[in-house]
Amino acid sequence: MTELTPPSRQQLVAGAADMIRRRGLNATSIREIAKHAGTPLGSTYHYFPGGKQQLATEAVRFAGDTVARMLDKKLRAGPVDGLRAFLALWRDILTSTGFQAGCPVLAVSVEEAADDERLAVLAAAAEVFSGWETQLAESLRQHGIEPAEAEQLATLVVAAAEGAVAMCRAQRTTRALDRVAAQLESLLASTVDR
Amino acid sequence: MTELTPPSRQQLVAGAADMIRRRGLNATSIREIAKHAGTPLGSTYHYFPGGKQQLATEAVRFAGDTVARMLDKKLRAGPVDGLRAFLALWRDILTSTGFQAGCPVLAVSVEEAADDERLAVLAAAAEVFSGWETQLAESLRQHGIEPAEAEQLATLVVAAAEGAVAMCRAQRTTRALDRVAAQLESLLASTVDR
DNA sequence: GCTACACTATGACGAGTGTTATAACCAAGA
DNA sequence: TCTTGGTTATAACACTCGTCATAGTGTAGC
Repeated sequence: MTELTPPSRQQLVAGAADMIRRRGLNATSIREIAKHAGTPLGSTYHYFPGGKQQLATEAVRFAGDTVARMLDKKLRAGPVDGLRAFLALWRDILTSTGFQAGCPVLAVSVEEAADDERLAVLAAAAEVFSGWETQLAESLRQHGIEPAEAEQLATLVVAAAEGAVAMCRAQRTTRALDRVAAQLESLLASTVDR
Repeated sequence: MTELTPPSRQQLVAGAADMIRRRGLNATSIREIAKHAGTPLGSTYHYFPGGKQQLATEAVRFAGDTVARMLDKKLRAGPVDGLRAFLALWRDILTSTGFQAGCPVLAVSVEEAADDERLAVLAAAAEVFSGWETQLAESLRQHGIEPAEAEQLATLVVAAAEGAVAMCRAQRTTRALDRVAAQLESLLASTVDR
């Protein structure tokens, strides 16, 4: 049972993630996602019977998994290398898009929720954040940091990175991210047992 | 020249800030802002001829100034007290609204921009972030921290707080904010010359 | 051949959006 | 008293939104 996914479906999810990280969830319409992916509007509801909520949820998970895979690879060289790659990833997204794109997970976390079922998107965002935190914390633990301290540091890294990305978009500079990088790197380097 | 502001105007700005921090900018309609403030829709365009963009810009500045005033007061007792008050403020907003409200400045920083003039809102958000950073950095400098280090620490505090607020909203826990608070407090305490 | 089914095409639905125009109100000043 | 100008009331504009229904297409298996 090879459950092969049609390319149109993947393009819809990837395109949705890209548009959400640029304009936010509410400003991203299904029509534009479909047009951007080259698929007809009707196909959207064929692949995603759950409508916009399902598409957004999968987009958040897709973006989260992409980052998680990169993190997993880079963390094998140690937590400081993982941190550097994590921050460099966001820096590249900012600069290569002229500060027009940020993090889709952050975007959906800040917009409307609680109304009814759009809470599924929020839940996916929560899982993505927790996943990144867990990856970083485990790497820190493997390098001699106590579990409680490792969890705190991991959360600090994710929070500071996400906040800095938003600040950079508003300020149209990578200054915030660069300052955060300097502080986090020295903080981790001074704690990790090499 | 007392330039007295009618109460309806203030209520519109404050209401807009409250709705933006809950649902984001795009999900906040002018009609709902007016209804929420008890003023007719027509008045909105009388007080804010620049339309939604002007109202949103003033809402961002209003929220920014409110926080800045509190920060200024608390920082007089030292940077660590300022940090504690800053984080406690966000924590209270999260818990008292059941994780439905966050930071309006962060919200507008993450949503659509660049299209044309909505860039004014982004500019206001950038100024608010820079203002908070400057306040914290100056307090740190006054307590014996080198200017470059103080700037980095101040940016780290703002970025980590903003990111943590978003994470808490998604995860429906104050865990992220509490972990960030523990780390930032010990980091500042270990650097500040008391 | 022909049936079955994944997919596309098209169009409509009700609702909500930002914005503008225009007429009515109603306080204070001459 | 009349007039002015800040404020409200009401309605309409052109548009986009998410969603659904329905008819049409293709191609793979029998």
